[in-house]
Amino acid sequence: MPQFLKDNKKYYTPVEYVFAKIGGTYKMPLLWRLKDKTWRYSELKESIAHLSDRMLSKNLKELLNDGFINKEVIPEVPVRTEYSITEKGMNSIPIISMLRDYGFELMKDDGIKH
Amino acid sequence: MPQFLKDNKKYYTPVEYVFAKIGGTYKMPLLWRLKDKTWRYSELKESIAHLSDRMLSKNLKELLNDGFINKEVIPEVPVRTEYSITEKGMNSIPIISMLRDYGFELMKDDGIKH
DNA sequence: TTAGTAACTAACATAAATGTAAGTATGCCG
DNA sequence: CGGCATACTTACATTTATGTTAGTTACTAA
Repeated sequence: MPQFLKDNKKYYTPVEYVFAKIGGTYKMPLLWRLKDKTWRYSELKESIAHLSDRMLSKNLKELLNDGFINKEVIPEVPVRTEYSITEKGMNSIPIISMLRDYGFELMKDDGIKH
Repeated sequence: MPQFLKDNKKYYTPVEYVFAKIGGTYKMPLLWRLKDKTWRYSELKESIAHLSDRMLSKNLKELLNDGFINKEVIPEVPVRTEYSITEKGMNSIPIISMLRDYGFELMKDDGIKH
């Protein structure tokens, strides 16, 4: 097992590292939306059910710090903020896409319609 | 967004469904080990760092109930239990493999050696 | 000067996942 | 009968993730 340190946190597998970066309830849904176009903060918020300001801004900040997305503040009145995906962020899209396809497969096995 | 129910739990995306089945700290490491050969309970326990009996038997039970693995109890003295992967379990291996590769890629970007 | 809007931030509360420690079942062997 | 070994299970504690509510900032328009 790999086992390595980053920012004082111990990781045991590369998969664990992936989830440290794009895991949790909202990061993949956010990246998935951003793959095609730029979104404003308020649009993302309306778009994802049950997503609070706290989680949205926390997740956007982390994705930004980790280089998966860009942020542009447009000084209009009131202010507008636009989020877009980076090249690094785009590299996560095939992974999310595969997880989606596999999810649909598991759902089908379990008799879940969508 | 899909949004569906299974066993009284609400899901919003197929990806979420994947993690309900093979997410958490230990399920992918377990499936990854079982892909090549049969393992006994005690071997799995020794093999994964910091894995407690509680988490090991809980995760094995869930993987078993969800059809990802098989269990065979061999009535020797003392008892021996062998876990193996099912065909359904094998279908998760390409996903885990892709996540591993992507993890190595992210680690490389961040200057982590393994 | 007050009010309104977008995009946050902080404090506190709850829920979910995992950890720890001890105990149980089965069966044989001495 | 007592003890040992494997494979668990149970009760409880702690940690981590997420939810809720109420601010805050910056700017302009009324």
